[in-house]
Amino acid sequence: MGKQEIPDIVIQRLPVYLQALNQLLREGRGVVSSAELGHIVDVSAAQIRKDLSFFGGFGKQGSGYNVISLIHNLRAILNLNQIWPVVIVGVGNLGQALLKYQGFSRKGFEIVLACDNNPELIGTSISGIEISDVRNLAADIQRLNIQMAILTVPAGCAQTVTDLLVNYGIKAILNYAPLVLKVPEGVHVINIDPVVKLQTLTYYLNAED
Amino acid sequence: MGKQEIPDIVIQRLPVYLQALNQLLREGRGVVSSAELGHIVDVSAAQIRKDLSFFGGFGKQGSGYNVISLIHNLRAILNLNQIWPVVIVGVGNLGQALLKYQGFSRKGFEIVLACDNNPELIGTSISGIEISDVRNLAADIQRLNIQMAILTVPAGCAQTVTDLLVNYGIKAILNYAPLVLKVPEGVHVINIDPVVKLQTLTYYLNAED
DNA sequence: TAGATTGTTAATCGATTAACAATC
DNA sequence: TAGATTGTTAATCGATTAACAATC
Repeated sequence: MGKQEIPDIVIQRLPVYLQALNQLLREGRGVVSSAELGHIVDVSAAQIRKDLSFFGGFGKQGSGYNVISLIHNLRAILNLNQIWPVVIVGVGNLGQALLKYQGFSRKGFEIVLACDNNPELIGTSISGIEISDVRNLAADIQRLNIQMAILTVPAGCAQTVTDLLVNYGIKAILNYAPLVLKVPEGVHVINIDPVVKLQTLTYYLNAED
Repeated sequence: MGKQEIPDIVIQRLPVYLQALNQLLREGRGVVSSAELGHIVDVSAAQIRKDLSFFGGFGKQGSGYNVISLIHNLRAILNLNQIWPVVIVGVGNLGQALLKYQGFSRKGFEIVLACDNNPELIGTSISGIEISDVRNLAADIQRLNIQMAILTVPAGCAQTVTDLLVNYGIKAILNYAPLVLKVPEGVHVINIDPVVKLQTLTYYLNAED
């Protein structure tokens, strides 16, 4: 497929480029150079050109990149030309919080399923989504054709739940639980626990404020 | 200070090591080797030893690392032996969500201030925190001695708000807004927009599910 | 003592940057 | 045409890994 050889770090930068391009589009800009785009996203011009060249030559010598056309190309590369159904697993404080967040659907990710093992929650609705029983997860994931999960369960059961998700065909997990998940090859995980990120930031601060 | 020369990527791994060590502690383990710790966090044993050696020799040849003692050392390195006051700026869907999340205080981060510019929100309380007027931000940050901010405002005003925060003395920002913030040297930003992370994951999925 | 594992150095690997011919 | 900027190659930089003496 040719995908294997592109470094993960390159892929992680593409959505950031896309962000900046969308902003340029809103400002009515037609073209942008790698130097200017690099300035916006704090990446060197050479790196942007190198990253893009993994996928093709999208620019034009002398003028730069057409904003709309590069947006289209990046969206195609990242498979963003469709609405992705997503399941939220674990409807505690954080899960409920994310269910209420409107930002996903605006960007093409639709939360179509939320589940928990708490009988008090099952059957209730949050933001128009009825919380379903985690025991129905296999059938629900298959029925709704879901490949992506947001994991917001306690650390203690995160690996067990992950094993289930992987068994049921989930291929991508956004992990809010504070641990490193074990997944087989072909399943992709991004860790996003805000506490871990804050713990990185405190290193740079002066203690005993 | 000697801090300058340690790569950011090393610092980012330390909270993950700490996570694993805390779990080992809960399981009653007294010592752990770099090989076993590496297996848990999916990092090579050599890398763990190298990372730790930036800060000192915490292990013992032949047996490995004392779990409790390494936890203490990592907590000291990361400045985690204190409660850090945090401000949440922007109390929309995501900001409210994070205000209700109990996970911060359990790990030593206390949300002591939440602010917004919406008059309908100002004065109301969420999870025991009264939403204050963003116009009082300078005084509030100084009074509460806050160095860390969680930014959950719309992208359109994120840079403006960031400039204010930096002016008021904020040194670390956990940024949920979908854009790259410009900050002066000495101010640290980690980007954590879940939509950007999902957009990275879709690259690896098969389109047209 | 024998076995195990650290801390550290040198070798390797991979990512970033600099440079420039091609060309719009 | 002259000026600007891409795409790509080679050089540089930095991070990871392998190896092993030191030593518990």
